Amino acid sequence: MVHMGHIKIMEITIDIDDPVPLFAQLIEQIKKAVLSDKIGPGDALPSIRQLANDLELNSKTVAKAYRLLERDSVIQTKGYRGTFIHPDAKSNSTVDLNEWVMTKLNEMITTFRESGVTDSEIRIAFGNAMNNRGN
Amino acid sequence: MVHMGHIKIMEITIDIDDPVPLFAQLIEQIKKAVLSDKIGPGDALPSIRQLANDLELNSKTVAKAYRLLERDSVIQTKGYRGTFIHPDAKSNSTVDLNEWVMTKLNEMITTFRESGVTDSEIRIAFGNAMNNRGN
DNA sequence: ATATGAACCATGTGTGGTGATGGTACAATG
DNA sequence: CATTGTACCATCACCACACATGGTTCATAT
Repeated sequence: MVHMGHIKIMEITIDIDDPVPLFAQLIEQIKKAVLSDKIGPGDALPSIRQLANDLELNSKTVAKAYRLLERDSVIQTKGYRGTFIHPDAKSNSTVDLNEWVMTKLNEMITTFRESGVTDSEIRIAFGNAMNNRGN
Repeated sequence: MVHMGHIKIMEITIDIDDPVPLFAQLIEQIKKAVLSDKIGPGDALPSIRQLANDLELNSKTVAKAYRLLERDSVIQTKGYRGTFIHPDAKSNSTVDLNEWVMTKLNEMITTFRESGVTDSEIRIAFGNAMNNRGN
């Protein structure tokens, strides 16, 4: 059986001119669909190649979105069987990992600035820190 | 009196090919001179323009080094009267503000990574945080 | 065979930051 | 008038990264 036609049609619109990265637009809209109950736990998502083809995107771009959605437990990939909406998709769609990161970084940056550390110095130090997986 | 010749001669060598930024080389060497007692509290430093001329550097580059040294209380600028070594220069030369920044950032970055946050996401969030002075 | 996600190879474009340079101008002071 | 530090204006090359693209290959399983 090739699709059988009962894969949820994704009402997804990708705007090339939108400053928001394509993979991010994808994530946004899938989470939105989950939050508004247009898709729910167990529902199958189009395959990466399929969706890439439909939206005229590169498969790597879609794969990136799927990878992040899976990390956040919004979707679940079951190897060759395809990708499905995660049981806890709804609650996990509200949790914004990036927001937490932003908050923590803002606090730290504020502290640095108040201590007289230059923005330039903060950036340099950050760059170094990111390149020192060893400590 | 034009200099009177008793301004400490700075034994400073700037290496253009050194990957270390010129202004940073300057800071290093001045702190080093302080730590090895080659110059001490009260001693006058060459004026920004003077040093820039001697080392064949742009005055902005020297100004940047002086600005950072003053922030760290290694030197003290007295407006039109010139720049002098700070009373607590020696102890302040060992305190490395950047090291503290690096340590804090490393801790936070490690936490983020352990939480599954992508390096790319961390960088993006950091960039946003730096551009949100207001919150 | 066909299709899945995934892991590699690679390229190009655009953006944004640093470092360094140059010039001009200022108030304060000698 | 000369000199101090400082604050603006500006330009340039360099580098690192994000984003997106393309192609190939892989084990897995229908």
